[in-house]
Amino acid sequence: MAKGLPKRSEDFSGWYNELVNKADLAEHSDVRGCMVIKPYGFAIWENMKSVLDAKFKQTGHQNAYFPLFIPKSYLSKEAAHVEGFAKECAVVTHYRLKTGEDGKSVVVDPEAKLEEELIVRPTSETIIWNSYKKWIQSYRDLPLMINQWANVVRWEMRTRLFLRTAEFLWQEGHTAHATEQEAVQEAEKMLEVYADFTEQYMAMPVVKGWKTESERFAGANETYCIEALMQDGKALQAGTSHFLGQNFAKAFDVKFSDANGKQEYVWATSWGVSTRLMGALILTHSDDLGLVLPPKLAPIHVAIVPIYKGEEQLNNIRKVAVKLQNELAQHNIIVKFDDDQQRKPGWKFAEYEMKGVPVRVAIGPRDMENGTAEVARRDTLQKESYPQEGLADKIKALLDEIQENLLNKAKTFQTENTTKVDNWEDFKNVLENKGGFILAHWDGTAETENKIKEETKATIRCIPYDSIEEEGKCIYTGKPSKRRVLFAKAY
RNA sequence: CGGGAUGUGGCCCAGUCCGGUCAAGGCGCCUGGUUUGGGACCAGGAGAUCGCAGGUUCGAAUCCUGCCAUCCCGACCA
Repeated sequence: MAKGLPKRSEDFSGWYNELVNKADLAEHSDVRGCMVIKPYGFAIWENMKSVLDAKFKQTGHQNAYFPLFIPKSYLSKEAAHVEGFAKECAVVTHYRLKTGEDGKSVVVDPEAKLEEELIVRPTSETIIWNSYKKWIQSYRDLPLMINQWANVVRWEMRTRLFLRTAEFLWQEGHTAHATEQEAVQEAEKMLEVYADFTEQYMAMPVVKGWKTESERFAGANETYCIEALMQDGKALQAGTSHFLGQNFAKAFDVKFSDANGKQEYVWATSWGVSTRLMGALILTHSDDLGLVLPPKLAPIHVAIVPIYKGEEQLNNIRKVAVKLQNELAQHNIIVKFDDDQQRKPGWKFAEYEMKGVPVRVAIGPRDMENGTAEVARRDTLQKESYPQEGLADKIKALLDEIQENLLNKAKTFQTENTTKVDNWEDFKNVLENKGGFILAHWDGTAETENKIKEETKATIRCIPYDSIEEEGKCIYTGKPSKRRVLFAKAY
């Protein structure tokens, strides 16, 4: 049994916090709302990052880097944009410290006040578009497709490790196009990239859709999003892609000459996913014993635990383990052979379960006599003995099976926890007693959306791509509606 | 920012009401030995300005004031 990990059924958020801590993923820093991502957690993020980075490059994007600081005046050039972010900006006002009057402390030097305050980027549209103005003159400069891996700061009032931190790591793509159609296609394409990543790598199914007007990104004409359902029945926005129209082009005066020499404003997109995906990964698969990782993102795929009496037995087991390790290495399967002498096998079993290592192999004297090994899978906790001969192939297949099983399990969960609802009573009932996604009709007004939010805390997560046209009545006002939208309580 | 709770070696925490050899215990860590098929055992050892800053007092982990942080519930959250 796990030591000290609260049960999900009793204290879900306590479980989450302890898991992040005990699986060695991250911890709180001394700075409010900011986290230290520890090596094991960062290794998972690096795996996510490298897969995404490759996908961005395959779809024609290049990486670049823009400054952390944004002049205050830039932020206010796009009205809706500044409105959306103003309340959560960190501001740099001075550039120097000096020794305080007591001779020990340091104080801000009042002489060193900046002429114009700098904003620590909450997102980089403004500073990037300021550069794009210089980079784009002709239709030959388009499309301009750039991605940046960076940290951003949003001064949130209440934070949770990975799910909402004041500083977080992310990537932000920023593209410029000659035509509206091309920009819309780009925004849609990148959402597909995200959805493909979450399903194929994170084993996390998502609902793709459009945000309602009131949930849109500040400065966007359209926000596309992927929404995932967590184990506790709450929704998590896992990624967004925005069609920005000509809003930033106009704000930063970015025009190009088309083939006929006519001046036009360029069309824009931006899109991003963040370390919040780490939270999504944890909340989707993990259990009361600890983290459960999909093999495609796990830093360690296989942990080998030797069980032995004395050096001689250990050395014999080591030979088998190293051979297996080498065979698996040829398939890029990362193996940890844990021959730590201080820890007993039971401790190691629990440890690798806590850390979500997909496959554990135990080899002891009994196995050495029989030429077998005990293989345990993290997802189902099943244990089975296999011959050492051909074990590498067995494990390789098992890892694929685990990846697939995790996705299927999550899909089943999502399906079972997506409820169609046709009236207000049922809506409140399902929300209260079952949770999850709710598909219901809505009259399309921000007013109704807001009232539902106030009364139930549920928000419209998105208007799903795949919701079919049908005649219906808004569950709140009874007014006619053409399609169902996706409601849920959200993180 | 409002309501509630908490803050004591790396971690979990006793002690705070009623000020005076109280800084206790468990986990972890270090050394040595015995162990190893589901979180081992014995012996020895190191480690604490009791969240921070003031104040009251002969004396403060304990009382008072302010601040900071964390957790839960709200507000907020492309």
